Amino acid sequence: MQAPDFDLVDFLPYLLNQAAEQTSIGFQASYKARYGLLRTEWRVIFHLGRYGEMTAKDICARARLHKTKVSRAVKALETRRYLTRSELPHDRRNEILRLTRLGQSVFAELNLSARHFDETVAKTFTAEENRILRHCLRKLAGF
Amino acid sequence: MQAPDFDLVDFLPYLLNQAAEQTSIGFQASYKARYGLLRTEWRVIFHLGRYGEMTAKDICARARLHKTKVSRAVKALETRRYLTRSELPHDRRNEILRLTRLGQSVFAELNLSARHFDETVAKTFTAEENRILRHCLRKLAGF
DNA sequence: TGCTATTAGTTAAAAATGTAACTAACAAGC
DNA sequence: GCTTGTTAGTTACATTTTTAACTAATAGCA
Repeated sequence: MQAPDFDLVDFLPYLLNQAAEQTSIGFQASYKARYGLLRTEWRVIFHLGRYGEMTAKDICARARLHKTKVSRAVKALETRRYLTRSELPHDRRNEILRLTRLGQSVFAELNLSARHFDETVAKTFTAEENRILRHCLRKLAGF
Repeated sequence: MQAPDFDLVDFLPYLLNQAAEQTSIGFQASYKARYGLLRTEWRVIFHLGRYGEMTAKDICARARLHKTKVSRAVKALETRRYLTRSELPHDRRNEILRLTRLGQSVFAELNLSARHFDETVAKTFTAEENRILRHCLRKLAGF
């Protein structure tokens, strides 16, 4: 018999992955069903809504997304009129992205439901657990 | 200005996702480069190696993978002769999967490096942090 | 100026994933 | 027996992701 006494449930990458997937299932369903948004699109909206206008490059760096993914998300969001692009006059390679009024309202709703979702999850843990959990996750995520 | 004072870094699904991704990057690279394995294939090997022979259905349930993903992973692993299938005589719909000698040796190596990886990560946290982190993650993952 | 290197972003082809329809084997009721 | 329903697994097609090649703009420097 193999006797490795190392259970998959104890393997941190696996555990993190399962926890991440299970946790986001409910929330993901909400923005997917409600707005037909992809995860990357959701993230772009969130970055622009929360942190203000920035370039695609900035979003790549902050959200750790590949530029092709962001490029496609931006295109889709522009088509839906959730954001606009405008060139920087002194460097026409850069495009400043900003949410439209419509995009902002979508963000506001998403933000609210994210907050609500987070609070609901947090309630299932003690204050101490919440503190340590988030501390560890930030460290693992490199934040 | 939008003033939602809800930082993305505080949003648990986002944080979990980033932590999961960052954490698995190094490990993932090792089995991908070394064996050319996909994540699902890795998981199938791990389940069979750690928990013994079972059907594809069992793997779906345990690893929370969709049956098409498992079906393709099994096919790929069979082609590489990491596992074999054998029909159950009384119900020919079921196929018992088991690792070959070769598959077992791959598992043994992966298991070892997973263990090593996990220990390295664990060392960056205190005993208490490790305990609580894993406790919370298990709860979130539904284990 | 003219040459090369770098940077922001897009596009195209290949690989992986998700969704749905499908086959084959079995089960239950009649 | 025969029908209907369910189950394990596969296949086909559409969507998404990844990887790599590409365009256009700028920077550095001889």
